[in-house]
Amino acid sequence: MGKIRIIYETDIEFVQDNLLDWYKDYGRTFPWRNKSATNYELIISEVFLQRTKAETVSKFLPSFLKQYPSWKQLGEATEVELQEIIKPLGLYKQRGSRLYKLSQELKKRKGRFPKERNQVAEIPMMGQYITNAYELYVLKKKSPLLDVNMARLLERFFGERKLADIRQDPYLQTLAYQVVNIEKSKELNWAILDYASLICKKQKPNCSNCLIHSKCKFFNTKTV
DNA sequence: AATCCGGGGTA
DNA sequence: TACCCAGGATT
Repeated sequence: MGKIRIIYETDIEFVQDNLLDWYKDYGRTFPWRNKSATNYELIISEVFLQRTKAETVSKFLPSFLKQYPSWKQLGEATEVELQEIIKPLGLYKQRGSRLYKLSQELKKRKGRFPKERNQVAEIPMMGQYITNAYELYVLKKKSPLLDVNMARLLERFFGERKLADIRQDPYLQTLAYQVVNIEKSKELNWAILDYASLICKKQKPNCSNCLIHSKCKFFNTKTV
């Protein structure tokens, strides 16, 4: 018998309200959060953000976009060129090859993405996370940016996942969709990522100054 | 389900 | 020096 975990709607609203409020004052600003960001810029940013600090990507992105402003220019780049230019970000051989495959696919598609999630997910480099981001940003749907940050915050507050892989864990997936299922879904997604990165950190989380520790499972079961 | 990829920042 | 970073593909 697996333990049944009950998630209270009031607890979800507690998290939503407090983090959205916090975000107004302390949310981070990034190029890809700009209103003017194109779909191209959004997708490229997500590719760079994989296993890479947001601040690092933020600094790197402008020069890349200057060199490759759109899918059209990116489609002219060779695989090795892409590997070389993204070297400072790391994961450059694999990620460069995958970015190249993505660029060639969008060259074929004349820079246009399909509207259906299932078809988007067939495009190389469009895994679960980036497809969620595409839904959130482009299709304006209430999809979670369920990365290691959001997973850590949700797990500490509500309880740990059952499976090792975030992407395979039904509890975490369901919970994430529940939490961001509000009108200001995009802002809340960003709020959660920022809060997890700045307060609910991996190492030495700042629990004493946390706005939601009163109902946090991790905080309230810590042995002092 | 496990493993690989990686340079750069941080403690 | 060890650890971590807005995952995806392959085995």
